[in-house]
Amino acid sequence: MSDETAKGALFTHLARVGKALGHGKRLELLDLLAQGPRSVADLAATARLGLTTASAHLQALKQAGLVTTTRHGTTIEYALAGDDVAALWLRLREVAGARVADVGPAAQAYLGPDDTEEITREELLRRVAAGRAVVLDVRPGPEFAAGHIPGAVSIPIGELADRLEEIPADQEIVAYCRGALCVFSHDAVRLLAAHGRRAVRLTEGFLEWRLSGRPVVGEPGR
Amino acid sequence: MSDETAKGALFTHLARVGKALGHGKRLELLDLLAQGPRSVADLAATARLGLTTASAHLQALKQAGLVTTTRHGTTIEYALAGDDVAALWLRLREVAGARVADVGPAAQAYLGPDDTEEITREELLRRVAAGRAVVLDVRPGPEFAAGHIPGAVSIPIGELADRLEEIPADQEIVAYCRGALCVFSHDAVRLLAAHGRRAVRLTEGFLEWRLSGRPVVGEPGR
DNA sequence: CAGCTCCTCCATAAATCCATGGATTACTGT
DNA sequence: ACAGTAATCCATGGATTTATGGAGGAGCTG
Repeated sequence: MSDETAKGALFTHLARVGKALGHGKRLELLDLLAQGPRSVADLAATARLGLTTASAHLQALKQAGLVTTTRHGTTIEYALAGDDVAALWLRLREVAGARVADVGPAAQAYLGPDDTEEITREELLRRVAAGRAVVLDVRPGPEFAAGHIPGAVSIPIGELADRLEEIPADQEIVAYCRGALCVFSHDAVRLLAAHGRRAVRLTEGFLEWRLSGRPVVGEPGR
Repeated sequence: MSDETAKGALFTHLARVGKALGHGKRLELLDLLAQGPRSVADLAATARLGLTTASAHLQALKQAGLVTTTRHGTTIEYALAGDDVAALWLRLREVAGARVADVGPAAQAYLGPDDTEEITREELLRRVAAGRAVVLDVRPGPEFAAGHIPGAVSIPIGELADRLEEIPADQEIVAYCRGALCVFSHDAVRLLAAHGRRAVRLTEGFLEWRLSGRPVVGEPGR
């Protein structure tokens, strides 16, 4: 048939999304945006990118429809286009973790040795309901403000060493951060353990919590 | 290169999967492989690719862990690495359809006008149970053999015009093919309607049927 | 309007990807 | 061993992508 071009065009358009997912830095940006909207300069600094480079990558993501932009005065905020995009990113991570041999070792090299205990979301709820655990959010403040687990205490990982006394000493600590590939909760649990506190990690992190339909509080709008 | 941070290395490895999804022809190959294993020459011919080009694309998919190879004598069969890969491909299609503006029109241009009625999987089961519908698989024979909906009749789209009398005249026909982006069932319903038969399409196709956990018969192994 | 901030656009050079054709490897059958 | 089939490997030219500076546009503030 002569409609071979139509099929090619269709799949080429679909590949635009794949192409957008085809660069590590763009995945980092996507992972950050999954926590909430951010400005270009903020994203560039956090992902350690030049401003123009970050802008170009963000445009690529926007071109693929994965993110949207909103102007707030002079700054432009990028945000994930929807939870379907976050779900796609999670699924890609899952497949890569299961299928790409190098991902496991690379994750371990980044997150550190597998020496911290982790508990499920159900177990977290159970322990909190029993009054024997406090939930600790170690992400940066703005991300906590954009949305967090109900009842969680916010102490960004960088301030944790100086604010240990804010956490009740008779409680066990369940720390969490952005997601499965976020190093903060690993570092937090190690730091807490080094100070003699009983601490465990929540499996994965806030993104997976939210996408699994658990309750969330905060102001995702801005 | 040596100053690449551990985080950068991790995300670069993850991006290998994205990169593999970043070319229309590779997505076509993935979509074909979602129906069952195939040889390189077969895939090249079906996707209208040169043999070496097809081989290169398949190697890219293999490098990303999305497909596996098995040697059968002198031929090498490529197969999807697992259902998680199929689910990733479905999710990408979903996001692209919802977020990329050009996908809708391109799909319509390829699949034809939206003039054929479609029914859900539940409705198909209902009508078959009531004995008033026959399920028609219009994919190529080998794909039917690799797995199909229980009770379905196999008449490849190319042979349908010559084999109309094989379908009971007093039954309504529910046609299906590979998936949401497969043109066969659209063509089949139009052809059947032109011959005065009452025919509808199954929403999406066999891939989605299988991934949704519905029963399947066939020999997926080979 | 002038100055400032935030971001995009443009030009460029290096790197990577893509399609293609000829050579090579792996295996089968005689 | 030899011919034949299936697929990969390799080299090449052309297209695309990426990082990076400098210029430019949009919008706030005084």
